[in-house]
Amino acid sequence: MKKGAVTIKDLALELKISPSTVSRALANNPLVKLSTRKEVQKLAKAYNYQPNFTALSLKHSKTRTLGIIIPDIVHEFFGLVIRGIEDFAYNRGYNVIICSTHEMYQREVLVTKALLNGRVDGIMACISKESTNYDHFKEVDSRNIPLVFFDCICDEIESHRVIVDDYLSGSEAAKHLIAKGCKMPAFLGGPENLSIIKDRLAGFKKAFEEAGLELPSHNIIHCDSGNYEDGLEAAQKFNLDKVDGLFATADMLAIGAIKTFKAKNAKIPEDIAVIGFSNWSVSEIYEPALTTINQPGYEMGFKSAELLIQQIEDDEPSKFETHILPTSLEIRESTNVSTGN
Amino acid sequence: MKKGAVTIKDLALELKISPSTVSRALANNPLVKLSTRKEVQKLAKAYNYQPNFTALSLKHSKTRTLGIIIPDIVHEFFGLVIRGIEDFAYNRGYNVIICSTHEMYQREVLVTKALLNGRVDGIMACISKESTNYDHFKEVDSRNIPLVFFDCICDEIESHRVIVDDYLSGSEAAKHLIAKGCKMPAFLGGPENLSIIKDRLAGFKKAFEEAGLELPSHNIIHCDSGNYEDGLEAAQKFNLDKVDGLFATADMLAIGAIKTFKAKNAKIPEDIAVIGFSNWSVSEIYEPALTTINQPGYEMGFKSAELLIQQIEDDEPSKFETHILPTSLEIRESTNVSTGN
DNA sequence: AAATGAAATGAAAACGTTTGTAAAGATAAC
DNA sequence: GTTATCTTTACAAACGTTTTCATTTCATTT
Repeated sequence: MKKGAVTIKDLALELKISPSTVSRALANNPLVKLSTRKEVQKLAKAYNYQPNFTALSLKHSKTRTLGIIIPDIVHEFFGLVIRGIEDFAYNRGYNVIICSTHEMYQREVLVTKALLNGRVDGIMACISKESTNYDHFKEVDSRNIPLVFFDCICDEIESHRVIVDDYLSGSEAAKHLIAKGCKMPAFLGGPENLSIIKDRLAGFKKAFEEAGLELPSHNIIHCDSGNYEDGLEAAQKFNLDKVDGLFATADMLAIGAIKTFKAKNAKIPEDIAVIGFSNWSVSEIYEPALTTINQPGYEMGFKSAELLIQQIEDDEPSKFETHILPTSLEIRESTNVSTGN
Repeated sequence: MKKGAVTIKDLALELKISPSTVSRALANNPLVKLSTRKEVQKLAKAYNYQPNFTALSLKHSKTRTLGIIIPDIVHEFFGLVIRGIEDFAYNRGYNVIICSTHEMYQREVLVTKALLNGRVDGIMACISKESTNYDHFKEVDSRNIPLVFFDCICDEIESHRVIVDDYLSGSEAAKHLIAKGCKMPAFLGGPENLSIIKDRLAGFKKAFEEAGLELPSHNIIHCDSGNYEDGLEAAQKFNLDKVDGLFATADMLAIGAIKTFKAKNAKIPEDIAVIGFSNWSVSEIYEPALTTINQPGYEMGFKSAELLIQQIEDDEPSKFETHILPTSLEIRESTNVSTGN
């Protein structure tokens, strides 16, 4: 903040009128004489007067700022979420402050507490992989700061939630593999404790059961983070004679696995069909192009912002809503047994 | 901001002492009696008192917040920059507010002006592809708001700058291709008006000239944005009989081009060696793995934050510094004629 | 010419802090 | 028992706004 920035007082002094009149004139309040209004506005323009943001925030006890807590910023999905949030928020005159936790519980606690000092009007959060204790979010809640969870939610706290149907998505992945003739399914997932991973696995498993097929436990592998290296490594553990279809809960995980499979001379999709999750841009580019579940990041951010701002601006406490966004299967070469070009 | 958040006044009222004493007690000021201090601190803890951020900002005319203006948030390089900025800034007690311009001039003007109201202590910016008029940044400058440019800088404004040596990088790319036996170089670049693209081209061209080889103008192609689709399309325009080495100014551009080359039955790297720029994670994953110029995004953000905070906190106007970060060539399969595995 | 009412402006408090200065209380010295 | 000194606390102003309430100004009416 520049020391010498022109204030209402400066304008008042120069025009020899009171600050209150200047304030009103700038708001174009008809209480002040038209000629005075014009004069004030002219001078304000000449000096390029900008109302001081901090003073306004203090006066109104509103910062028109939203806090976003996300595990990682270098991440296509979260990038899309942020874009969605920004688009909605800016339209409603809100700014956004982003705090990344680097998937670390400690950092999550830190940034959450840092947002409790009145600098934001509300918070959107996706909990990190490490988090199992939610006291810091309960603190937010107990201070009546509006809070919306998206993607990885905290179910110990009543709040708006924006998620996808992970169970259904897992099930869809299974059905697609079954349709492609898969008899020996396998599952490669991120951290076992994460509810989104649990749900995807449950849906996947159930759909196979319903088709009279089994997902044997030796074909279920979890890994720590879900990146490319994890995929490369974890895929080593599968017995390729016992696998003809794989569902990985992240695109990079899927691609890592494919790389390993290829190195072992398995043909994709002929020997093993592979489905990823998220529909990152790399899915389209990789060879074979990856079949994947599209996860609507932009829409998720957009909707989260909408629910949060609604909660901020509504006076009566709104009934909490769990908004489920649809996923969609993007069929590409990695499962398209017939047409792989 | 929660209406009922506990304030210094509340504590003062409850303890029947004045707010000033409470304030000093919380600061552990020895002017106030030890027993009073203890008492105040105890109550503050009990009520989980948090000093109001906005009030502090107003009082001190400092927000301890930095503004970041970037073209895009769903972008690996910018993600890394932000991570670097955050890491440095948080350590120094600063928060960060991110504004993306979506590579649109109009939006850049908008967010820049929105940061002029005293909500940030300084601004870091990477100008968008569309920008050719810099009045909005001059406005920032004229208000004495500290301003640091990174990557895509504005040379009409005196300020700290953090960049890579694009000219040298282009030259390195050329030298590598020459070493690999390239005789018919080609260049595929982003927008022609961007200085970073101009410099990369100039360095690339010059190195070939110095080696007695020519970069013919029909082997220089520019495209609008530099994404995968651009690469796919633009690569169609090359006469493959006249090209045996390509330098693309973005990894996605390079990969798009490779895809097109492959579709035309050119072998990479045997027929055409390809170098990208940025070293995005996809470079490592794609097949063939892409040789590329590593662009230190994290370091760029880190250094920018350092220079900005220094400028904010230093009283005497510092001499402006142009910090040039080293790039490095990551050699992978796409140019590695002998060992492509 | 005085009274009235409407129009225009100003003074002051408030948002939650910090901080310079003044006042009160306690202790010591005379 | 008064004054001086030191410790402890309170008051008030300030940061830049908005807004309630009070006051001034001025034209109109009688």
